[in-house]
Amino acid sequence: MATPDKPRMQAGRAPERRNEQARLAVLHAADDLLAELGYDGVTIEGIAARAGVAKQTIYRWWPSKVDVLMDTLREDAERLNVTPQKSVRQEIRLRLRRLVEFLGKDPAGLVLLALIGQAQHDAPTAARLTEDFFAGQREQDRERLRRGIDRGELAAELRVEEAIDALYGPIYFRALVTHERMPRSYLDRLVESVLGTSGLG
Amino acid sequence: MATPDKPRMQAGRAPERRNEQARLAVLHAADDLLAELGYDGVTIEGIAARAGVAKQTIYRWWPSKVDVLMDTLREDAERLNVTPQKSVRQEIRLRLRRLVEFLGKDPAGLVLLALIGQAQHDAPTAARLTEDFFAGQREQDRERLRRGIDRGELAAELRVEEAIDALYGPIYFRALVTHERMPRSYLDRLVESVLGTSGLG
Amino acid sequence: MATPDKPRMQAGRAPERRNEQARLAVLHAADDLLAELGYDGVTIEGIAARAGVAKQTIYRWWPSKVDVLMDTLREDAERLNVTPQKSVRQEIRLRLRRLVEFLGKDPAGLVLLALIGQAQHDAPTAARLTEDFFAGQREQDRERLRRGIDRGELAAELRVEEAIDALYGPIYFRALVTHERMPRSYLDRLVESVLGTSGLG
Amino acid sequence: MATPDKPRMQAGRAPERRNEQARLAVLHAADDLLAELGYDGVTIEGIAARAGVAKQTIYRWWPSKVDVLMDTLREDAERLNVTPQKSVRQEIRLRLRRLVEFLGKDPAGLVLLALIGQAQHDAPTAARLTEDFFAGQREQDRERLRRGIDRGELAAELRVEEAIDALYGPIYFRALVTHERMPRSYLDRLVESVLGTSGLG
DNA sequence: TTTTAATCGAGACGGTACGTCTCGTCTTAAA
DNA sequence: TTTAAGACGAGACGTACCGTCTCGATTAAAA
Repeated sequence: MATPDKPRMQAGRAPERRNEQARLAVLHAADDLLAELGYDGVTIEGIAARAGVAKQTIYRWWPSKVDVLMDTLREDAERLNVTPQKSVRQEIRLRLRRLVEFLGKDPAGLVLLALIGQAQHDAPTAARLTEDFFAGQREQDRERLRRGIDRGELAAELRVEEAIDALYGPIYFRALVTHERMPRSYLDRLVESVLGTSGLG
Repeated sequence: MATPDKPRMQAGRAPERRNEQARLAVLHAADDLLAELGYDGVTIEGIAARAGVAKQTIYRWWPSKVDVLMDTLREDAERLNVTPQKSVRQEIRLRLRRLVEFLGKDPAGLVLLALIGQAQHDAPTAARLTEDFFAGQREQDRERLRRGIDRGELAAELRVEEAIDALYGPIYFRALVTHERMPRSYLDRLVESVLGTSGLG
Repeated sequence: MATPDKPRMQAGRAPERRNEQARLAVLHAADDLLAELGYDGVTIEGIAARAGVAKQTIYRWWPSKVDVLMDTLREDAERLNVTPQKSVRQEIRLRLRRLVEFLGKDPAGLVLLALIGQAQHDAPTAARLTEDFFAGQREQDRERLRRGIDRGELAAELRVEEAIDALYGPIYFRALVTHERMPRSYLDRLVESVLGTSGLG
Repeated sequence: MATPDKPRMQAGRAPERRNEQARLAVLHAADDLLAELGYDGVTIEGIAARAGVAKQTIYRWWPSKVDVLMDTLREDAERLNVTPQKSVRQEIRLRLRRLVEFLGKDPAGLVLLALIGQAQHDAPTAARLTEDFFAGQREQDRERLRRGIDRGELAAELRVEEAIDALYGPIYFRALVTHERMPRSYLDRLVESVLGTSGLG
């Protein structure tokens, strides 16, 4: 017997009569303001004005401007994902290159840096950022490294957590602290020194 | 050779009739507020109220709250300095331990993290922080590593800049991003893996 | 002779498929809110919530909260009407007593005072209130006084309009300005002084 | 020898470093907005914008817009005062003429009507208005009538309170309820009928 | 010792943005 | 078509701080 296919009505959920157009306008306005005016230039009033939206509409769906930015990050972070490559080492190299580009060029990278910045001021933001972004990222990397060990591409003694810190640490250090670019050759040496040299590449 | 007994009369400088008591009260108030209320809870009005000082007194000597915090950092950062040890490797190990403690326990470490956070929002702060804090720190480390190479304690092929990034990267990554403590054994392995193993320890 | 039982089908009016239950719920909710929270506490949102009715339902039938209150007044103002008495003077005395009670005790009197208040802020409300309430009231009084003159109960020289002002003026003055009660003896003296003493009483 | 007349320092009072220019700008802006846009068009934001003043400056000195209007009324109400005349009857006539003009033409009269209107919505406003305005006015009238009785210009049996109501009632009734002008001849008849005819005029 | 000038606590000022509230309109789904 | 529900653009509310300003009082150098 076919279930009544009525839209909504799944599991007591509210119908969510949300205006998608307004949602996108808010995310783009926030993004634009961050790029143009910097983090302190992103205000709820400013977003509302630029998006042609009422302040209340923003407060209805996002508790704070951090949450707006978190949403834009979520939408843009897919760019960091990597499809399977010939070798794990290559996958990791590609992934880190994507990250370096993201942090260095992409406007969305600005959002990530700004959120990491805000996380230093505000514990809930730190928690949200870990949950919504870093936890997922790290799990992917963990899985990838384990796969490499299982396949014999990486040394069995490799400490996975510390290897991840050793790979990401310098990248974020440069992005957050020294504000220097990381050239590709540097990045390649980094991967090599952490995962060991290999004939496979 | 008569010393100029006048209180600080060097090179056309104004007499600087500054109230040291007020200066310290401001720095402490800022520190306290940061610890109690977080970065956004540090306001000029709040500092003034807690320090029992007029707002104008703060604005007279510090252009912004970032500058107040930068001053507290300057006073506290001496703790990171390390006196010469038997080996360079040991000096570095000690130094990194100090940093990990500073970032993890010391209220002054909170100030550093907050300033790095603010630096993500605000380019001038980033520049100030590099100039006033990180440049000096890094120069010390650079010198230390070069000394190690000269003495033959470290490998001649060591890339100094990349080694510094490899040492500090994971520490700041944990402090800023994953918010995990770094145990001493982990730190020791880190130093070892970057500077190479050695009979000297 | 069966009366057409259809809900209000007078003179070419639209069928008015209006929910009488909702209508009454709105009027009562408005009344209650006025009594409990005062005029500014009467909001369309509040009425809708208390009446268990959608805002749109209110806006569909009443352009503004003033119109809602005007409707409650219309329903309650019948209490002010007076059936013919032995003498005009007695009729008027009764009428004024009713008004004093209405303004002093009756919740509906609150509505009238609130609307007079709003009329000071808002010319259309003033016009509506005159048309829908005061014009009719005054016409009744005008007619009554003229009847008294015709019957010889009142002096022929009595200026009708000024007599009405002289009777109502002090009552509304006390209700609106001094916020004092008007005792019955005072009221009786007032009638006497305006309409003259008379053996008829 | 006279005491050194230093300004300030009298009886522990604060210096009241209030900006008179801002104060006047606020009062005028409120007055203008009331005349142009009506009571609901008078907003703190609007006053601030038109007066070129910060909202906080208004909130610092006036708890609400009612208090702003009360201040403008206080300043303008002096126009209602009457210097001694040949007879009490004449004084009263003059006073009532002033009031009728005030209510009918003067922008400040608008303020009074608006405040009486608001007093219907809001008990504290009613109390404030009585205290700050009507109590003083009525006391003057009370005193004047008593003086008339003492001098033998008015009948000894005159009930002072009721006479005042009888004089002011119709004037406010017309201003607040019927919104009709009161011609001078009508006003003269009113005074005559309440205070009695007299050879003196 | 007197004068002069900078600093101090205090706090008013013109502003900006906050987060909340209510308005009156519009949209959706059910009855 | 009307209903209840509630999202939407709009805009005022009252608050918190911003950075600037003026005010007298205090303090320490220079005259």
